[in-house]
Amino acid sequence: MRMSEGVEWGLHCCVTLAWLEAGTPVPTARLAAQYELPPPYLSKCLQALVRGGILVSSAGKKGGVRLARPPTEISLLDVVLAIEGSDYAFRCNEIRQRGMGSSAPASDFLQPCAIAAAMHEAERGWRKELAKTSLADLASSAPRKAVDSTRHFFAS
Amino acid sequence: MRMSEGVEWGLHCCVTLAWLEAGTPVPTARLAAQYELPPPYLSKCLQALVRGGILVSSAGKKGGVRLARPPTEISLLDVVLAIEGSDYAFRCNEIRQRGMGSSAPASDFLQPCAIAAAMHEAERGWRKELAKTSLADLASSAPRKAVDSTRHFFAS
DNA sequence: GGTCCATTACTCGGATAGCTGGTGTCCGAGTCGGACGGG
DNA sequence: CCCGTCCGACTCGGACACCAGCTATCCGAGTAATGGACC
Repeated sequence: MRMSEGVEWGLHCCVTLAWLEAGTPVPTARLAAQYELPPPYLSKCLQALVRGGILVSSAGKKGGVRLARPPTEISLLDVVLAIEGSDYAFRCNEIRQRGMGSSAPASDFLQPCAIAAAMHEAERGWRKELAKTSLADLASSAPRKAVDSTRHFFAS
Repeated sequence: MRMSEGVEWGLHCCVTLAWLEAGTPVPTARLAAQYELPPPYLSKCLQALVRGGILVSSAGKKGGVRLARPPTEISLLDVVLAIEGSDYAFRCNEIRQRGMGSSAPASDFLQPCAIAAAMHEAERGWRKELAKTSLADLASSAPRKAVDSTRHFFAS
């Protein structure tokens, strides 16, 4: 199991936008330049965040992306789900209902698969943990030096 | 993010072996027949469990696989990590150190990346949750009817 | 009858193709800012 | 001096190749049971 690269990229970009804390949009190409990422692909990743309602994009000159809500109102989970999709990583295919002649009636499987239940329960806990942390928490935990150099980079 | 099919297959096979609770090995082909899974690929997945020390395999006639430990001593996490690998789903590539001229000294990044820390913390919680549940828990939660029909299937 | 051995059939294990989904790239539609010309 | 219009350049957004890892399969090495032959 491996998480998409876009999650790391999206999170860093969101934190960067939280640092700038301005209503002025930032071009995705500029964000890509900061982290030396392929500009077109980063753009693709950020599109998912726009669809998820986390970023809003403006076209034209002086356009770009900005946070749709205050950083305190955006959680890590929001970003992860927007990019990775909201499906559970573990998907139950009900293989317990197959085989052995497949003659068992459906009434035998009314109670949910215990394996899927346990896996989903763990995943809900994981999501709950991610929901606890907001972009503002991450932004404020960074050393001042990093924030200053980033602001300086985007000011030019 | 999507978990491998092999995890579901491996878990179901392990629970089945826990139901049989016998020291006699079960051929992987027979396990595949129970759930109508492609026999060669299931064998490949179970190989990972053998390497992880969860199953032991015997060759030759009357050979097969059996649990290496009592079901109470095998957690969901053991199975998941054996098949999916023990790496974290979220991998930090330290993109924060790139870009902006890359002139920042390494001393600026002594404290770990807050994003990676939060993601790993959530994943540790996920693993902790999976470690709480053992194969014995899952095996005992199943309805007696399912256990009986499975035992009957493997007795023949 | 007991023991040893060759046969045999069955098992796992690793090496080999196919394919979906993530990765990376490109170009076009749309839009805002600014400059120019006219009033 | 102010306003309307035109132009230009910059932005996002979706459509198009490429590659890794999961999915699926096959065949060979190895081993334990089994049957027969011999003592």
